[in-house]
Amino acid sequence: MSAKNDGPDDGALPTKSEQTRALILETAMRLFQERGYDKTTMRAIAKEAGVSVGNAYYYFAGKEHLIQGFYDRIAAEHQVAVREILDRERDLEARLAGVLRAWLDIAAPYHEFAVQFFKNAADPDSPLSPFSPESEHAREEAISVHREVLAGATKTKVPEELRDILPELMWLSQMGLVLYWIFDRTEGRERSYRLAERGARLTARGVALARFRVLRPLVREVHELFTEFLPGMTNAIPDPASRRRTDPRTGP
Amino acid sequence: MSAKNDGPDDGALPTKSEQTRALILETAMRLFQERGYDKTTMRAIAKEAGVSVGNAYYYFAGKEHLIQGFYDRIAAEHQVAVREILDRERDLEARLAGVLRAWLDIAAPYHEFAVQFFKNAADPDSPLSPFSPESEHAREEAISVHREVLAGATKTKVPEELRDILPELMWLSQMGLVLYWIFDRTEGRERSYRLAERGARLTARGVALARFRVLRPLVREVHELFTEFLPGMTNAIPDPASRRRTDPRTGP
DNA sequence: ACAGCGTTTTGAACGTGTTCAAGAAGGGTG
DNA sequence: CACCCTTCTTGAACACGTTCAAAACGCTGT
Repeated sequence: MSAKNDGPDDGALPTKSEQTRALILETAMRLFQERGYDKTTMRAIAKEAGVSVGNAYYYFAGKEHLIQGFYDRIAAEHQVAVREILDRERDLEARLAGVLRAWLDIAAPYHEFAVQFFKNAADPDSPLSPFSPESEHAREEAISVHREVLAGATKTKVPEELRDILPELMWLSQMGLVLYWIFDRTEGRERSYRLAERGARLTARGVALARFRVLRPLVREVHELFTEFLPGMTNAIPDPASRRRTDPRTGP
Repeated sequence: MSAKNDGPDDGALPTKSEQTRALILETAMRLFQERGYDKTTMRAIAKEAGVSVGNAYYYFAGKEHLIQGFYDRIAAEHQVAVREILDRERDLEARLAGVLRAWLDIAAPYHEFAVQFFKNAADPDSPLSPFSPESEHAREEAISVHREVLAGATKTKVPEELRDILPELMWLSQMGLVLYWIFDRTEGRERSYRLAERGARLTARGVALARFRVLRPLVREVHELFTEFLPGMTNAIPDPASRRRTDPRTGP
């Protein structure tokens, strides 16, 4: 048998390789926070972590991949924070607002890197894009939070036609909020908090109104629009050019 | 008086400085199209244009600023193409669809650079962002196209409350289409064309329905949401750190 | 112990965007 | 013409992300 180390070591103690990987990642994230993304060089990361530059590239395909750590961290913390809200609150608007507010709270310390992150998100070929196949797991988890937001809103009757598509739509509008947040320069991102509130209200009222007869065509229109066009975004190309090496770079 | 050359020479013949600037820009755009953005080096651009590297940096703040040329070109061509449609067509849906389709037609040859462009757009500090103060003029022109789309749709009664905000909203959704287009990998971007069609239909129907009583609260909600939050996006920070030199880099 | 082999680590070297001190051009003024 | 001042131009030097051939390591079977 080979000594190779790829996936996480099924619950057991971390191997040397995993330790090195983690060390590099943590050092990078610390330096990013201390000095900012641009001012943190790969050489500095390597030096501070006590490894060589080449070693960092053995574990991570490039500098940008090191910020994936922040993404994962935020996602994990959000999952936890959201639990409490969803168990307590039953009103759709309040549930949604709570989920969005929690995200803003948690992401606050990382606002500075968000720009950097978004630059990669803008590239459809980048595995860091929220639409990329590589992000499917994280995306799926985020969407199912919204599924739960909806399902647990006991007072709200969700129209049949929207039930399947709505969570994905809500996730998409959450991405919109994130975009706004990135651009938000107000003190304490208060603008973003207000947008979250109002957005939640708008969504809740929209869903409530969707039962009216006059709106049928509009609802169907929206439904068709997104069932037809969303899948296109979340299936990035399998283009032959890029895809490179394989092993330790695809972290746990 | 000084020999300084900044603004465009009020209708008269171009000065030496302007010629050099234009030469560099045109050479860059040609090479970008021949070899792609990444494979085109600043050295190559300078060599091909017969100037020094430093000279290119005298006129343009960085490599990314050279793609602004594409943006301007697309905007100009779009203005022209749209004229014909808006003069002929009177139906809101058709007008909007026409405007969007025209954009997709014109932008097609530049699809490759769009990604690069969007990466800069994602940075709120970048003057290349469609939300930046530097882009205000272009943005304002794009929005007024939508104002005309709406104003010239004789059969459609636009609700009072939406009249002011709607063009800006339509522009924003156009940005959404652009985003989709960037991610679109289908043959001939057919997916994007379909989205333009459906989006136009949805918008037209939405506007038509907005007169119904039941929708009043929702309409007001949307209205308030965007009057409150749009200005925030289009007024980027005047932060003290970045803003650098002044003269020839801010082209005509 | 040793050889074989996959995994991990190294650091020099490369390519590219960007900067900068120095100088050339151009033209107005004595 | 000689001077000065602004505008424009130069190319070497720098910094940083990234690559790669070679070496070190660690495990397994003989």
